[in-house]
Amino acid sequence: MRKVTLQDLAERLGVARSTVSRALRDDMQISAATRARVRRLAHEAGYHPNAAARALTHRSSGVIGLVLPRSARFVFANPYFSDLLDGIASVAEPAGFPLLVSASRRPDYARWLQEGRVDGLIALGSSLSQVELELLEGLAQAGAAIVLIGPPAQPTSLRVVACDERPGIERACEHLQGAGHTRVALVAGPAHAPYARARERAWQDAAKRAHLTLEQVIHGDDTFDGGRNAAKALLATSSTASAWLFGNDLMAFGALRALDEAGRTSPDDVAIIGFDDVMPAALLGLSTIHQPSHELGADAMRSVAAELRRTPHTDTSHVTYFVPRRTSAVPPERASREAEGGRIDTGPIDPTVAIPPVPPGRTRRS
Amino acid sequence: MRKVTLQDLAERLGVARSTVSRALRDDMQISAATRARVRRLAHEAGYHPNAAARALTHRSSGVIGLVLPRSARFVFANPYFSDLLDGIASVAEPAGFPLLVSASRRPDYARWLQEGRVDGLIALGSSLSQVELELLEGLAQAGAAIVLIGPPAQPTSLRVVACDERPGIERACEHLQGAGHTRVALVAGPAHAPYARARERAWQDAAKRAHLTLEQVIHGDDTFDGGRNAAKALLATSSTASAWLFGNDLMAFGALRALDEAGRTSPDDVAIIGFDDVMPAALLGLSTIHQPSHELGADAMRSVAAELRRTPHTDTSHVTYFVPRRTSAVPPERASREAEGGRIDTGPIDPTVAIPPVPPGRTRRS
DNA sequence: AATCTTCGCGCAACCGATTGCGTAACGTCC
DNA sequence: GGACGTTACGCAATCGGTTGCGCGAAGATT
Repeated sequence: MRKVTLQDLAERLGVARSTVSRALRDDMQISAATRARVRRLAHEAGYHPNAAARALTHRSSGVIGLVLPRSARFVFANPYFSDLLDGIASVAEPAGFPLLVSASRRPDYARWLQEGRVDGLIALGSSLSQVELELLEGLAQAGAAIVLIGPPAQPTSLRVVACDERPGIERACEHLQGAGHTRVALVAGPAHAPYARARERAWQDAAKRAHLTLEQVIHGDDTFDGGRNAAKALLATSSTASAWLFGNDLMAFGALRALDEAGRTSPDDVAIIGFDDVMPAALLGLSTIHQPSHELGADAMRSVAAELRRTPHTDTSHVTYFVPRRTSAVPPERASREAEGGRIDTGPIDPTVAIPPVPPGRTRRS
Repeated sequence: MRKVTLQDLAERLGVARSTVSRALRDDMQISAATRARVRRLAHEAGYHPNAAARALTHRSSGVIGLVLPRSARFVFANPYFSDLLDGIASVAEPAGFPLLVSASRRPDYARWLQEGRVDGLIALGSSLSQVELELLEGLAQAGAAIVLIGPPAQPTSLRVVACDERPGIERACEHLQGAGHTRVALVAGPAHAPYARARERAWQDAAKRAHLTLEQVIHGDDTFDGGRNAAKALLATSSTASAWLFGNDLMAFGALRALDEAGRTSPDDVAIIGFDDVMPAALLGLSTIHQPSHELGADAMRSVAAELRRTPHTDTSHVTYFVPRRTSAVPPERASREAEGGRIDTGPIDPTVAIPPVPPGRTRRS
């Protein structure tokens, strides 16, 4: 594809390259007349400055890298990421920053920075291994603009855009208390994942503050089946908890399935509260905790942009909020059902199906 | 960030820039000894070739642009896109093609090509307006490697990676017929959208081939509420159709809601089949048609890569397949319920597991 | 021993845009 | 009319890599 260059324009106008360059970039050292001539020709010839050449002289590409963990398939299964990405794009686009995305396990982003392909990076803190984190810290010290979304496993010198999970979790627990619940169970995320531990602690603290007795804690693996198995276990042990709290929505979905399979429903038999507010949550009526993912993404991008143009940037704080839906509503039928003598099928579930041999997830070395 | 350049290496070794360059790129005009020396220094000095400089001389960036319609939020709500992106990335990454993504309504991608920021483009055919399509065709003729996923509204000279929707739709209709259905209704997408028309026709043809009487066709707007309203209309007109077919899953979800609100359920009262197999479909047990999105994405990326390196590339054909789930299962209770006059809680079988989908293999026209 | 090949490497010209500096043309003021 | 300032533009170096060409030296050929 033969592209129009400054040289071409210069020759056709009988002026120097530099003149054309300056005319196009509003340099006031150029007379209004020539500027107009240059602009007209540039426009009709379809001139577009070559990005590589610009990057070469400016020593920067104007591109921001986006580091997603694992495969895109995994990432986008969770709308949290979609909103995040949307928030990032909503700031990046008007600001003129193209986004280079890496959905690989290999740290391509390091090469991208070293090759000058990108000027900055947005990464998800919770998905970084320690070596990756240190790699990024090194690159940041070398001058790259790097921002993390969500805290990494270790404390870091990198800028982090995060969100306080506690408010949403506290509202949820208060809500349960108000609805008359007293005993709850928690299905937390993987015990070895720092972000999951933090969330688990938040649930525990909030439950205590709302005078809810946390009867049992199960560690799931953040998957649908993990939640399903956890729910089966809860049913099998005939837990007395009237509400189940989850580390994420996906596990809550699994629990809903398990309930359905056992002939139970939420909120009639047990209240359920998830975390993330992924898209199906609304469809299934799952009560959950919502993160302002869009804002988080936008803020991260603003932060990177500010760092690149050496503009001051003040962090804004973000909080979660509780989204009450059907699964935490006080079941209106409960009273009447108990009065009538209700359904009979409260008997034990077939143990071969109901009791998983081993708790799901890598519960190695409890 | 002061970066190591060829010049730096050359000076420290007392050789010319060109020598270093050739040594690093396996030019056999360089003795094994110097090559080794150069390589060692390059490695320990942490040399990384500057992407912009390379792009400048090569007149190509080695980057592929990914054009997503509307906002990322919208796009990734549909796992179809996630899988697509995953498929693209799965080919792009090993091939060394970074991806520049555009999730904007504005055709930034045109500038990207003109500025030499990207060498090729992958776009979603169905989301392109006519002017955008023509713009892309012009750019392709100017030498850009452009591939569309899914057919655009108008016939085009661009390369298109598409998928035959009919097989999946035909299997679905056969499935309904086998389950004893004879009268069906169709809630199609917008009448003005070409892709929706094509899908509508496919449903009609398949229904006829399966000897299903297509009793009614409603045009929805591809939204949840659109499907809900369509279902209300069907209920209100006391349609005799025992199965409802939908242009997409979202509308089918709306219909499920409408049924629920009317005190009906699927498949007990009516069978429901969607299209797309978006993520909540599995959770809600919605029978639907699945596209091999991962393969489509991978194929599109392969095609772009082949075009860039002027390698021959043969298109492979892709087909949809039917995913039977609960909403199209013959209600097991129906007979017994009618016989005993009451509900027997046999617990719903998970049809996703119980009825394996048609193997998604290359069922290329036997 | 003289000539012809290779081989190994340096020189310099690119790629396309930016920018410091120099300078011709013009007008101004004494 | 000469010194001076301003305006408008050209020259050339630069960013970092790539590549055609040339040249000296070593080895092969006769």
